[in-house]
Amino acid sequence: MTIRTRFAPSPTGYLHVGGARTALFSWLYARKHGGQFILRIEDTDLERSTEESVNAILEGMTWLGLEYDEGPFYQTQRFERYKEVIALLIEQGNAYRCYCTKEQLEEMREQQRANKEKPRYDGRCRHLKTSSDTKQYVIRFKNPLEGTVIVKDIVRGNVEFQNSELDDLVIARPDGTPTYNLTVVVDDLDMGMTHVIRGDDHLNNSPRQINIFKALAVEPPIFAHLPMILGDDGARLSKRHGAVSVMSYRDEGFLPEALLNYLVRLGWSHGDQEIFSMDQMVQLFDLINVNKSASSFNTDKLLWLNQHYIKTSTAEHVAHHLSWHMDNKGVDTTQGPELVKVVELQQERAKTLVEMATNSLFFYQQVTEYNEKAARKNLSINSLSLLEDMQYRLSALAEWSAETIHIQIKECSEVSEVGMGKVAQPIRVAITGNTVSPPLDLTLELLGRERTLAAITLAKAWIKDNVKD
RNA sequence: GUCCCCAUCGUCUAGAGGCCUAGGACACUGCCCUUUCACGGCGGGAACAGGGGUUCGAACCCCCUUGGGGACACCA
Repeated sequence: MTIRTRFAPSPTGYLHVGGARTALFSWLYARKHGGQFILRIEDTDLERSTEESVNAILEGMTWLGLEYDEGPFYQTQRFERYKEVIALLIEQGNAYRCYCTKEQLEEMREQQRANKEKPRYDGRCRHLKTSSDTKQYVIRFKNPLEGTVIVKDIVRGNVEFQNSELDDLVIARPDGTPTYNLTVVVDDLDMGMTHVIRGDDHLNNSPRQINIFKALAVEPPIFAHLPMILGDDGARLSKRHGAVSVMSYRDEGFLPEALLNYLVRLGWSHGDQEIFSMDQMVQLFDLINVNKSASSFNTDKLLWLNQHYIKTSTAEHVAHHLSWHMDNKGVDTTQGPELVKVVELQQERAKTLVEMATNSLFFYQQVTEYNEKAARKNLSINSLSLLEDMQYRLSALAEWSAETIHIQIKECSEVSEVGMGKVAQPIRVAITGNTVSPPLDLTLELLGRERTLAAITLAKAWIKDNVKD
């Protein structure tokens, strides 16, 4: 049997991390077994589905690199098929017209709640003898009244529901459009899904869907309900409560592989291993060892993973992603050192690409002002002579290289009888405007002599203008 | 309220009756390295929700309590 899984979001918002993990697990399971992964857009709610959401979801999937083998399929393009199935169910006696108004239903639920019962449809139209074409009606599925339904779930084990707890759900609206529980069943059936991998919040829908599968006389797929992802604060992270868009992680400087690695460890583990390449994930992942309990999203750990991938990926790979951020900041990286060279110097000192971009700006733009604290401490009268000495030394250098620059810093500090830091920091402030940069010798080598000397000249002028002795 | 699910350090987790005086990772923290920021190295504190069983023996099995989550739409 070829494994077939799907990711079936409804386009009512962006792709958030919960959805992304569901997609990842489905994708992994299919890839691991050499099966197919399908993308299906569940857009039957015409009111709330939007094209922007569809695009946002597709963009997110692409950024994450979760490529699908079939689709995207749109449920709005399959209405004829759903109508066919609805007609069949009616014909079989497994579905019926319900003429209840929304007001009537609300009143009924109110009553049930008052009686401390679970609000559900009481089946009052189930045995209606007469039918009317002039009155508005919906179609309801005739759920079995007795017995139990067992959801076979790889993560949860067998979960048992009493049919008496379920009610007759609406499968078609007054305008004839189908609703979720019907379309899912029809699509999972038609599209040959072997495994339905989805969020925990759907566990209660499964027995209803299984009953529809049974009514259609087909074997339901195997289920795997994934635990929820909670927010940093332990509160819920869902479509309505602060779910964070996958694309916002790109904007904040995360690498897709870091997010994916983080997500795969949320609810799943392989011994003590924390780092997984995509190949390893595909090889090692299995639904059997997915956890049952919900987990909280922890940005600190994501940051750590991001830093890890920034550190260990090739400079070319990082530069590719970094250039997007540099462009985003309006920096022209063709005017200055090669971006790959910059990445090589910054790789070990950035948790995010945004941080790296910010700290690399000085390679492409002369700083226009100095950080106040940094200047007060390092651009003093005392440093003026050191800057002058270094400027002379650097301009006299026969060969411009990290090694020769390093020797000059060292000699300058020895001659002046001060620590290396006293010599290096003023120059660092001069070129970066702040106290942070890669090793100064390497930084100056990459920055070039001309720009280094120009920056020192500006710093000297600044001291003369701003510092009183 | 009713039904369903869950329960190991602050967080992600290992653990499938004796290997556990509970392991790893993130975060926090002490020291070392160091021209800044980082990286790195070596340490530290930190958990089996509570109560009953079962068993020679329970973090692991059963029950109850408590706590958390989900569902209860003509949304998906």
